Amino acid sequence: MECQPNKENELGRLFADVTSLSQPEAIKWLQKHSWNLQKALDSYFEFAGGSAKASKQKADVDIVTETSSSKHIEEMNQEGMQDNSGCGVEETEIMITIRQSDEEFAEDLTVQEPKSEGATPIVIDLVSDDEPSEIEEITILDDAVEHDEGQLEVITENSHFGLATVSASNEPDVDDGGITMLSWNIDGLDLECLPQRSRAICNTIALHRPDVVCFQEVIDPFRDYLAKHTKGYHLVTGGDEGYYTAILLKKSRLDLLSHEIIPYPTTRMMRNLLIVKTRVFGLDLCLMTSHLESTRACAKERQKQLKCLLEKIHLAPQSSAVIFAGDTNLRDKEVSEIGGLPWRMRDMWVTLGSSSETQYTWDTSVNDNLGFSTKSHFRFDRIYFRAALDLSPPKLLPRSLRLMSFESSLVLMVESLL
DNA sequence: CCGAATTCG
Repeated sequence: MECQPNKENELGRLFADVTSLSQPEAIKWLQKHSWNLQKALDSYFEFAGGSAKASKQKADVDIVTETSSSKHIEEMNQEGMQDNSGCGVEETEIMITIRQSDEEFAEDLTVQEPKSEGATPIVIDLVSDDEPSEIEEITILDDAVEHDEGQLEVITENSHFGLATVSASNEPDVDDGGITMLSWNIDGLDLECLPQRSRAICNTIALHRPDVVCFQEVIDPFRDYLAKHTKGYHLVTGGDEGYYTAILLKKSRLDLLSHEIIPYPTTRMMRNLLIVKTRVFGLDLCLMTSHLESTRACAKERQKQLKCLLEKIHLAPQSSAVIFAGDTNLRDKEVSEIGGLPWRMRDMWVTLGSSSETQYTWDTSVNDNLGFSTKSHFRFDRIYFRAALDLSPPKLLPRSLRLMSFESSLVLMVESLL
């Protein structure tokens, strides 16, 4: 349980990814802060959006860290911060069981909210070498183009997502008229360095400010941490036992109307479908996420689940556009075997050009987190879209998708138009 | 959470 081989290089790359600085600039910035990533990031973002290069004055972060003494999250919050050097994932019991690990995890994650401003805390301590997995982002704009009915092409899966680079903006909240959406399997079942990874995840959110985030493999401690550090978002979870999905909705842009959880009757992995109804730009938007049954051996069950979710998309109100984004674990063949996607349902990756650059969302040759020796890749993470049916032309349409990758992790993004 | 090998009923 160590997480710091090659630290400086990793930190440099990571810092460059998160900040958009070039590698050399990132290295310099880190050196200036004695390779303390937390301080360097804090200092960088403190002055980003104007003069990220300027000073270092406020390098004294108001962050946090773990107290091994506290017992409850609440208490810890009151106590404030401490230090969190290195990757002291202290320990281990984190490994026992998910439930038992809560307390230790909470301790590890204690973070002090920055002063007042309603701004978002950018608290980070990304020292881990195993990062989260995939992320997808969708942007929805408004500009109706494209098909007006008639062209109901049935999309049969076939290709793959591609890798793309994150164009991290230094001005997180840029509003280009669309909305962005991320899908991210955070691999919460792997507890190694989870505290650090959790910080990284929240930092990524703080940096990119997506309007919607769909998570898979969330466990209680992460949910709690997430809720604490994403104050500007509604958090809806797909369960509360074991591991589950969750959806974050930026309050300033989306109204949360309702949500429901659709069980998959025969899942053996506690999987289900989370549906959230929202209003955005005065339009109805139905968001869904799921983590379909894993492994090749469970193809049948996975196909059943896929049919279930496609049916749910199909049955969504006509007035509502629908976006499903999740970890489907699908192989293309499994989709074609059930007849491909139904009428008017689109696979974002296909719709947006089946870019080979953004081909695989799960790739053992790019992401070595799991330590697999054999190389293989799949387009596990997918985004489906169905425009509102009672509007012509459609108001919401896909704009772009990208797959981000940093360190050994992958991040995926997509966009839409409206 | 792959692929290939291994274990077990």
